[in-house]
Amino acid sequence: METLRERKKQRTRDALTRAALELFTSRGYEQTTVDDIAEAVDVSQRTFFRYFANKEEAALAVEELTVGRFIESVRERPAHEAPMEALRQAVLEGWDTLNDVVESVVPVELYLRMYRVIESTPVLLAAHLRRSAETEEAIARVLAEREGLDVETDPRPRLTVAVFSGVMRVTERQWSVGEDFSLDAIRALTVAYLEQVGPALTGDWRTA
Amino acid sequence: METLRERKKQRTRDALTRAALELFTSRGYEQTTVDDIAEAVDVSQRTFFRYFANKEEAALAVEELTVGRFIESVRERPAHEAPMEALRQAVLEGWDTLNDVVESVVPVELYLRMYRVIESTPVLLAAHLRRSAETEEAIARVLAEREGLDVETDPRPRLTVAVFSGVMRVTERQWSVGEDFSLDAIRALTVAYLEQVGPALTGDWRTA
DNA sequence: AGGCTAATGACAGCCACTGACAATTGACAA
DNA sequence: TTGTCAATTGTCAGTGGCTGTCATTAGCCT
Repeated sequence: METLRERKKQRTRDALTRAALELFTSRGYEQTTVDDIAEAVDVSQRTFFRYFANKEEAALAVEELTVGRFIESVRERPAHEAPMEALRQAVLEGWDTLNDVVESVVPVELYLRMYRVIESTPVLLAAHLRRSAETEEAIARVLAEREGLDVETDPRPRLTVAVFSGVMRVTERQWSVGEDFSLDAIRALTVAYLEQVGPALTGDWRTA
Repeated sequence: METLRERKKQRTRDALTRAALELFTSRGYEQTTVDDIAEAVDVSQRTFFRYFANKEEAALAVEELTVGRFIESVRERPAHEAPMEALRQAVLEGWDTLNDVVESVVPVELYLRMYRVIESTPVLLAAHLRRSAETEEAIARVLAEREGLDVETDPRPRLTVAVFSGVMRVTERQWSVGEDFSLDAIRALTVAYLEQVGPALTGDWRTA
């Protein structure tokens, strides 16, 4: 972020992101055109597409930040933690530090509202899920490295991440449709649901 | 399928599906325009969009059939099977009966090739994942009903399905990038990966 | 046979996205 | 400081996905 040029670019990008989220959350994703966003920031439509490959990317830009942090977070977990435990700690840490990561670009509250829009807009949800799949792959590689395994031959890293991500998806969804839209709420859900996985898998739900 | 009208409609739809898969698998999804598909079947573009809400839907039309069968399959599993076991059996049954379900519309081989295209085309993968999410929800409800639970209050149905689907995703992916493109191959992978879930979760990968 | 309704085709138009080129503006050395 | 170079932006034209509308066609049913 040295030169004036770079700072200017960053400002434009942030402004576009903010304008996009503002419009998406107030008016809806489909009801917002790229021209609307560009106009709000007073740049040409073409410029928007120089910053974002497509409309979705603007919608998911903030999330991208948090995902990046999450991957780093897993990589930095102490080596003695078992894979699942490392993932769990990294996510919880993620919720705790969300504020710092996000607030530099948009108000956290706006980001949280955007989450709801993503969950309820089919094309955004689709894009979100695909990115999650990419994240899973990245995490699987990190786990494999931690444990000294080859991700191509040993399925356990990918399986573990897939299971973990499955649980997180359910958590996100539940949170997004719930009343309590706070970070505390999602933190609590995360802990609760991860604890339930074991019991849920062991089958006999009627006696438990 | 009584009247001529209905039969004609079905034939048009199947023809569109077949033409779409043919073009997608040979030329690529992005390189195929809706006009190309419509022209191949000799109908107007407008008619294409009367049969499919969008281009993706044509690409995923065959899969839709198999998913529908799968959900039914779970519903019909004997009540004494534990949730995970019921899911497992339903999937395996799905692979076994794939031929009958698919062949009425397109050659199975074409469908299997299409699978590869889906996995390697970002926007198709995204659409596929979103539909999978919908399927998960449907399955969760079936499980909840089987076990006499309320899907809104008890997280276990959704969690179980999420875990199961996570494993199936890894399976599909692995299969789609592998050499052996047969149904036997994916069947074997399914069994192997499901067996690995338990061990993968229990943590200590270094001594196992 | 003839009226009714569903299915189709033909436009026209919106919006997401891209390539190409010209104009502007910051970077940096002379 | 200024001149040159490179990066950023705007404009314009075009493609392709998708939708609404309305006239036309074609199966249905008495």
